[in-house]
Amino acid sequence: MTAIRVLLADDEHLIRGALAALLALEDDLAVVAEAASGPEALSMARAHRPDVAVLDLQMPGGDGVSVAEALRRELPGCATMIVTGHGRAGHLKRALAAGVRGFLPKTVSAQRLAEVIRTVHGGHRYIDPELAADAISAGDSPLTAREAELLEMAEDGAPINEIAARAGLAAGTVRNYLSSAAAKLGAENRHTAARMARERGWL
Amino acid sequence: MTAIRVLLADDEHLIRGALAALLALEDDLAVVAEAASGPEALSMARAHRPDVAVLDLQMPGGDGVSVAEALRRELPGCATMIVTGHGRAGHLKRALAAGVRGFLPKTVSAQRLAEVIRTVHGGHRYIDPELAADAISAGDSPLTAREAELLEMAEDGAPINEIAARAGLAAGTVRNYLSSAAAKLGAENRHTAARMARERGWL
DNA sequence: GGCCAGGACTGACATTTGTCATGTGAGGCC
DNA sequence: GGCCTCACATGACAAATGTCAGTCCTGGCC
Repeated sequence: MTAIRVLLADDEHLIRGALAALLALEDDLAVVAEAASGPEALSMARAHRPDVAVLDLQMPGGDGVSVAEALRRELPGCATMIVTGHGRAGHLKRALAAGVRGFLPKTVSAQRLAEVIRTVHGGHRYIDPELAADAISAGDSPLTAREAELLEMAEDGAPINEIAARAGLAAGTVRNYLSSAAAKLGAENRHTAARMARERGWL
Repeated sequence: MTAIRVLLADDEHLIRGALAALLALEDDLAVVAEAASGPEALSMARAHRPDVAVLDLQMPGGDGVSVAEALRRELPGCATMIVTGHGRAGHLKRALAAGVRGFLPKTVSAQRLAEVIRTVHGGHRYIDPELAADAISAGDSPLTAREAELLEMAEDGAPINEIAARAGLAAGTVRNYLSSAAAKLGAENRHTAARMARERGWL
């Protein structure tokens, strides 16, 4: 049997190199390409046509999920999985919609990572149980499209007038959307609301 | 010559295990203990008395710098170094004050990590040049003690009245400190000011 | 001592933000 | 068609926030 060809994408060289070393110990896995950014991951994938792409969620130049989306279109034969740091359960739903078949926190062991690579390569899916529980308990976003859009603009602390101008709306309207969003999230004001929505992956 | 005894503390098993594997390849380095949290790092250090402690900045139960502080008191013979994910140059000054001798981003290679472990074990210091540049360009905090204190309370979006109550000050006073802090940082309001100050390690 | 710089602190005033009542139009349902 | 629900949109009003002018105290300096 020929080894599973793996692409590793993570901007932290230290982790990526170490991971490659660990996976090399498994004789049915072969790391054929490494990348430190979203675009690089894509071009490496085109060049080396891996069986499985292991993507970090946070990378310069586009996050893991958008890379997964692009890969799904360009290389349908390549299975994708996301490995992520703390928390980020909010991205799970988006990731699954993008065709990602594995979703793991970085707190798992290398052993488990190798197992999951085999699992997704076999056509199955594996979602870390704790992340899955988080995502389910967070539930679906109660925000309407407009609310989410304006909340996103409010995220960096811009005053209402600027948001209104950028969105082409009356200031009062913007206030109301943000107020309504805050109410839905149980937040005191738009700033905390924006943080909460971001945490839960609703932005 | 006997190998340098290393303690690894990082809550991401995947990374920690992989790092241990890579460092094991260097025959003058021996990973004698691993930990997944701040308190665990401390107790492992007490038990195994390593020569160098490699600490992640963000861990459950106290960050790397506070662990370094404790280690400096309890095991003065143990050199400490911080390895961190993205950005966080703001913690550099605090880390140096805590006696940390090495400060690196996770984007470096394993090669370099090993070199730096030897460097700090030899009694020297090594700060990643890019992080150093960031920290220097951010400069010293222009905030007074009160301003920083109130800004910290404002960070999670609490209304002014609550902050005033917690601090035992008049609401107007709190408003002015926050306003003054925001002016110093060039921020539009206290929320953005709090974020900026946090990013630069001034809180 | 007299002077100055600057941090801690306060209340009055103007602006910004959040809340409320209300209107419009699109889509599902009987 | 008539009725409902709900997202989108607005302006008036009240509450929270930011700005300003000014007092008090401390410490350095001549």
